[in-house]
Amino acid sequence: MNVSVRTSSGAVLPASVGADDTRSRLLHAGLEMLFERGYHGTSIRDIAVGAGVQSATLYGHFASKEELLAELIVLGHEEHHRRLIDALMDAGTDPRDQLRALVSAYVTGHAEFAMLAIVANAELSRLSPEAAAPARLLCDRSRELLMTVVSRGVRQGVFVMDHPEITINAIASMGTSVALWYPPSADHLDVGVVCDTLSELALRLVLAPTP
Amino acid sequence: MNVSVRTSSGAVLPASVGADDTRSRLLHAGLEMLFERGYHGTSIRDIAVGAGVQSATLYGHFASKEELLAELIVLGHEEHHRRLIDALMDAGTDPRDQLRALVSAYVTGHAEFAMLAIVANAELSRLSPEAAAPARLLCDRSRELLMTVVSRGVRQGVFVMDHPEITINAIASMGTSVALWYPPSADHLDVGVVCDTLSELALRLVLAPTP
DNA sequence: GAAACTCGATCGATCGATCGATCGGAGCAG
DNA sequence: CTGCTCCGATCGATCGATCGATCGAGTTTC
Repeated sequence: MNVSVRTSSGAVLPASVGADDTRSRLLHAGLEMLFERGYHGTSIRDIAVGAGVQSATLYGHFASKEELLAELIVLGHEEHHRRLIDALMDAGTDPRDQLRALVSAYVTGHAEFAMLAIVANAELSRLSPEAAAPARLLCDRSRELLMTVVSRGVRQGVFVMDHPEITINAIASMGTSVALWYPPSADHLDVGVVCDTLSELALRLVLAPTP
Repeated sequence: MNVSVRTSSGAVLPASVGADDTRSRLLHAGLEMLFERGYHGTSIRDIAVGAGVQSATLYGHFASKEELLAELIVLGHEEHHRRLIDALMDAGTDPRDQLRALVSAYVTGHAEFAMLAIVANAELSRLSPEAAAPARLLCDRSRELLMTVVSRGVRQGVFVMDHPEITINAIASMGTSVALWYPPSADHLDVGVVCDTLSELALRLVLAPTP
């Protein structure tokens, strides 16, 4: 499991970002600014100051302000998708265990990278269609994973749903919302407890009633 | 000389906004622009053009760009809170019926005013603390309504939960997410069906297992 | 005619982006 | 080792465009 890179600011990025070079500091500063003030509310000068460089230096690492945001968003969706895959690899063959694994991956990912998750979802619409395409693809892939697990459970008769699409949306929203409410109350709630609780709640939504 | 320029608007506001005067058109145009480009990405000139007036005219109806956004956000949270109250009034005394009523109010409100709901939630953090205070108050009140219904159900032994806060967050996120996914697929899914489905899903999260 | 409303023009500030100049370390020649 | 070149990274300065906001004059309404 990857170790996350933490800066003094609370802006946490996946380890794939790498060392504490200028590019990494620009991404961290950019994430923090984009989280606090949004895309159009953040100037490249703000980001540069946060990274301890001049604004012109940014263009030595990114073609444009939009490309920096696109890079952050793809990072977020990549990390999320990777965690879902990893979770399924260790989950065995029981649809119940697979759903628990997916929800736990949602929770841990959105708790650990709350800032990144919020920015990746909220600011995706600020990108041009071309710049947003890679992230949208990853987003669809992640959703398909959830859909696949649920459909398989239904086919095996373990899960029963009137409207699978609605139920999947409900489960996904439960998972993503962790990024919004967990961080402020992280001091009195363990991540593992949230994982177990939300996993059981998700199971209640899909499980066939026991006779 | 006023020409009624109806934008291709999916920008829907509560009836309390009133007639088709300049102020109303500014709010509608503002909502649409804020939804598409965000607060800092929307200029007062964009809003004015959308409303068919000059940018200076905006300041005859709002003290600042921020006040226009604050007005929209409060409108959204007021409408949401009012609908929750109304729903409870007609729900009787059974906690199950009350929870169904609340979830249905979430669904209908976030389906009918999807744009407003998204803007009201996403752009709230762009407001200064003073400007955001009224909306935050309404937000807390709405959450308290949900918490009150659930707590009452627990006290009566109808509901059982390990972690009420997590469960309430899950229910609320299920409801608010309707604004994100329902509109694009509105053509093949009735609002009433979504209400019934999500209400039953919410009940599964809190209902004590029947022996 | 008073009041409310809207307009065109314009303010200083800040935006994203670009430019040539400068810095510092790696590599090579002797 | 010294002296030199080279090159990517970074800097300070600056571009045209656009930002939120303001003003006085013109228009509409009653």
